Amino acid sequence: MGDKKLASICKKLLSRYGDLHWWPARTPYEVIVGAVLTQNTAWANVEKAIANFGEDGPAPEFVASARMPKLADIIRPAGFFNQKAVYLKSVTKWFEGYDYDVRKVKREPLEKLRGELLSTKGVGPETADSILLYAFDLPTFVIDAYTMRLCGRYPIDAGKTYSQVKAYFEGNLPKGVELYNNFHALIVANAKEHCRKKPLCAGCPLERGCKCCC
DNA sequence: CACCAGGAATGTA
DNA sequence: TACATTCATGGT
Repeated sequence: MGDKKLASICKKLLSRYGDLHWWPARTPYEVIVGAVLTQNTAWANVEKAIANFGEDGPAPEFVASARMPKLADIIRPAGFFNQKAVYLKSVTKWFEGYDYDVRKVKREPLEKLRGELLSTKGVGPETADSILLYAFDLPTFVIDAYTMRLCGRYPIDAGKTYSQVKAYFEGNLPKGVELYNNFHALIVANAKEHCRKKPLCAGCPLERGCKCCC
């Protein structure tokens, strides 16, 4: 753990936002659905799409048996609905291999599951890691656009590709589901508050080095 | 009206 | 390996 920058940033974010213990979903399967639907899509639109599944949220049995046009129509607000309908079918097929049983999934090694998810249509590295970490509580660090942006702004040269940045984070932080879960959540929370067109500096937890508002 | 949001697949060189 | 294009709704 040669570099303590990450721990420092995490600490600052933690003092501002607290322990988030994250992912806005009620069930593991809803995490899976949300992870797919949020691909390059604003979360507010994902919420609308998820609401369209009804009071109890999306169920794997429903997605597996729904007709494609019907499924696409339900998730329409999330955008890319034709693609994502296919993606939901495929990731649900993967889950079906475990009888939609979270406990059965968790019996397998993380790397094996990650490999399976990555070979699933519509599941790339970020979606795979989001599912593993937030649906199944497995210790893999999620890298997203916000994380890359944070590295660029601080700055931290964690690498250029997904796997490089992921390796940097995992190599410079103590391994653990709780930390991985919360840190990524904090990065997202901070990004939503400070980035883009919100000129704000007073409460920026990153203090100096944050080029989004400092 | 232009830009973009918690990506991934596909095609080209 | 390194980019470019496509997919699409809804908020700012």
